[in-house]
Amino acid sequence: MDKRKRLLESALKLFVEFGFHETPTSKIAKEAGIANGTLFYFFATKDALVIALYTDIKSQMMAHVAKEIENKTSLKEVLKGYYSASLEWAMKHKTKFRFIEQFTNSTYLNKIADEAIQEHLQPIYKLLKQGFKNQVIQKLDVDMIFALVSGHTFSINQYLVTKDFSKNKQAKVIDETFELLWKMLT
Amino acid sequence: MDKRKRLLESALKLFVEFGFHETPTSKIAKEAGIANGTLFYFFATKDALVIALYTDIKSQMMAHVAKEIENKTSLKEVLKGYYSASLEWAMKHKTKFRFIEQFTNSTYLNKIADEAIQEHLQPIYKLLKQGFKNQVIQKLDVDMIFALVSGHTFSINQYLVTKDFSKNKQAKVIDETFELLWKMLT
DNA sequence: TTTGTTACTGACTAAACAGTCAGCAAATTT
DNA sequence: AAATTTGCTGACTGTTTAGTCAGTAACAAA
Repeated sequence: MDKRKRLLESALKLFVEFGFHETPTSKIAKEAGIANGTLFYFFATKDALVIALYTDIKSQMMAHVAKEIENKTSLKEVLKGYYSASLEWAMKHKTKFRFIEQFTNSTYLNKIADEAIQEHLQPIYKLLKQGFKNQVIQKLDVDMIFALVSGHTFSINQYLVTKDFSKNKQAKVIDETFELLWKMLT
Repeated sequence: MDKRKRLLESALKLFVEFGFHETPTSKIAKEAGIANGTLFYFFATKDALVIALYTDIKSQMMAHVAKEIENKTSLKEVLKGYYSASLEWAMKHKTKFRFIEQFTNSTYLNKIADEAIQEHLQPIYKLLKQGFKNQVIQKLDVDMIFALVSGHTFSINQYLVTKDFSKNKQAKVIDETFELLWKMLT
């Protein structure tokens, strides 16, 4: 019913399958069963559509992660909360996550303010800094630690996507790899 | 002099700056100081040019890495050889490495046979399997370990690129992070 | 000398595409 | 009931771009 939503859904599907530039706006509208010009009624340009889709999905993901960690207290628990909530969300919304990856590795990134991208990372930075103080995390450059954490998360996601495990096995891998990460950092 | 080479160089420069689709073949030819049609004399299509550039750069990188490890013997030494040689090469050829990243995250990847992509990974797989046998590396799924190693490498590269350290500091970070990786795996 | 080949040119074309716009029907306001 | 606004349409256009092709100049082979 909601045409704006339908356009976003079709765009997501086609972008992930064919890429931004290989997906004409006409195809997006057609897939959504909506007139050509309507797309430009809702989104001024194609870029605006792409960016709207990105911020939309990103906030969905962030909402999920935030919810998962709200009741956690210890550093390890919170960090694990971040880690497993991100991976679980990514597994549950593969297409959306693939889109985020695509977007992050494209030139569109420059069109969004840096602050907007980095905004949701702030809590993790704080967490890590707190970890230094309490001497539980190795005292290395925060940016380096951060790079390691996101690299780890990213690669395990790739691994899980290719393997297509059962829910149980998935959870087991997430636990196992978090312990590896924790071992490395502490 | 060599026009084919000049086209590849111009393409590399422009692709990394603007992306594949935002770089018309006409601009590539112009940048190289070569006639429009000549590009299609050397490369049948734009895609063929992109793929040629990829395989070209990839083999340069692989040659460097192979050379660095040829005299190493112990498992740890060889793995470290791979790790640091890759990072050193990436730092020395930032544009080329950025191109590889861009390419890997694009739809072009599907156009290259999987075997060609995975071909150079074989030695690392062998290495890791050997590590299990000798009980020095944790007995986890090889694909998982492999994902962790490449994720680690990739993220430290990102870190080094953003920081722009001196050669010395760079080498230090590479050493340090390899030890972290090794600690995690063993 | 003639014939063929190779490397290269740049004007041209056909197709694709983002974005426009005049207009319409339904809902809302006056 | 009239006027205005909103949501939406789809035919159309100007531009951009990958790829073509007829031709040329230099050199070599027959």
